[in-house]
Amino acid sequence: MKKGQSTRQMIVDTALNQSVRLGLEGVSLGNLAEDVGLSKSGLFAHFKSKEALQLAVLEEAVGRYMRLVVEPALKKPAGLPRVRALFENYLDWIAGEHEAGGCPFVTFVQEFDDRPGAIRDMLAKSQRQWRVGFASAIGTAMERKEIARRADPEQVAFELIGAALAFQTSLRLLGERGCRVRALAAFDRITS
Amino acid sequence: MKKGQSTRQMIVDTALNQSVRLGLEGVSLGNLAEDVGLSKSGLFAHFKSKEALQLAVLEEAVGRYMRLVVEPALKKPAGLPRVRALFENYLDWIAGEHEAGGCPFVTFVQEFDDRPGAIRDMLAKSQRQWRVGFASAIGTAMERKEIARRADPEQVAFELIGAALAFQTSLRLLGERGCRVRALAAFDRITS
DNA sequence: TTACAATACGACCGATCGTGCTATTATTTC
DNA sequence: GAAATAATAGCACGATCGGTCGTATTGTAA
Repeated sequence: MKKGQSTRQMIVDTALNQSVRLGLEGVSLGNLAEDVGLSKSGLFAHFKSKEALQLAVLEEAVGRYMRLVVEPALKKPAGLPRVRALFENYLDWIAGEHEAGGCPFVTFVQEFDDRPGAIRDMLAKSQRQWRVGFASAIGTAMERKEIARRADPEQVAFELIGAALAFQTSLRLLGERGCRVRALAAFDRITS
Repeated sequence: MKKGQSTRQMIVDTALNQSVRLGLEGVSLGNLAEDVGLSKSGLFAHFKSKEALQLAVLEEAVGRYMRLVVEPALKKPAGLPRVRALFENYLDWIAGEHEAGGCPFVTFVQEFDDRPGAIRDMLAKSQRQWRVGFASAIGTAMERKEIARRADPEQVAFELIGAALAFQTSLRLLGERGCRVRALAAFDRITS
């Protein structure tokens, strides 16, 4: 009862690490099996289909995101400090200080935003949840007058997410060293 | 001398349209050949390798971008109107009012930002050129005091590109109707 | 220790991948 | 028009794809 769960976890972990680089479709069962140290059929037995594996990978990514980005920020005081922690943790997540390879969601969204199906649905759902939660934290900061700006929280969330996305491209494609400073400057301007 | 060029162009056009949805790697020669109405080997003869085809596709994307986004904006007066035109044309390009499927560069960047090679190099080069040109237009608007804000043009370009990227996700994955208004609101705030 | 279920393996399927080689057409040039 | 050249089709290749099946091995509970 125990062995199966742990190897399954190892498979999903490895698959997520590969997915960040190759995309969800780019991960092949054969290559993944070799990486994990299993036979292809032995690996496949844990999932009834490749899509099921992809969904498990996506779920694992959400879990990691919660652990590394959201939960640490929830330990900060509500209001602007928490918003700032969410943003900075997100930058760290993108920069891959915890794991290597950038933000899996950005990769997956580009891959599946025009492919209807279970993965796109789960992706959209998790993105919506994240945006709602993020906007909620921003709303709290606004109620406390820690964000002087007059705008709805969703607009602020929209702009902050944009700054993070620009950060990702600048960092991972262009390799610009100053892009973290740019992202933080954008944060200050957006939340003031 | 003429026939080859025109069929080659048709191949690249079709390949670009497919690439926006499936990614550059996702386009298969067999499927593409069927779509164009050629045999697989007949199509392949135009390019010595798949990578050469991908590079041609990327070049075509740059050409379309110049035609649909940059050149129309250059007809506007220099300064803020031109910056605004660049931004709005970029939103249109993402929304796919001209062609269907979103911004190919965003897709390609996610696909190749961690895969060293000719494609990544060309992608980075074109992105740098675009950012430099965009920042230059912004700089002109600043010199004319049409952008009151005190910041370097690259910072403003960084934030505007971020707004456009957030627009892309909101539109194509989440299907939010109000995201164009959000992007334009971000533009006004960033350029003031 | 035995018995049963969970787990993993190897071989294999049809399909498709990118890529050559060889004819056979179209097209261009003289 | 013929000769030369470019363009396309047919076919096959080794590799790999996701997926299936029967069997062996292993872990677990009695």
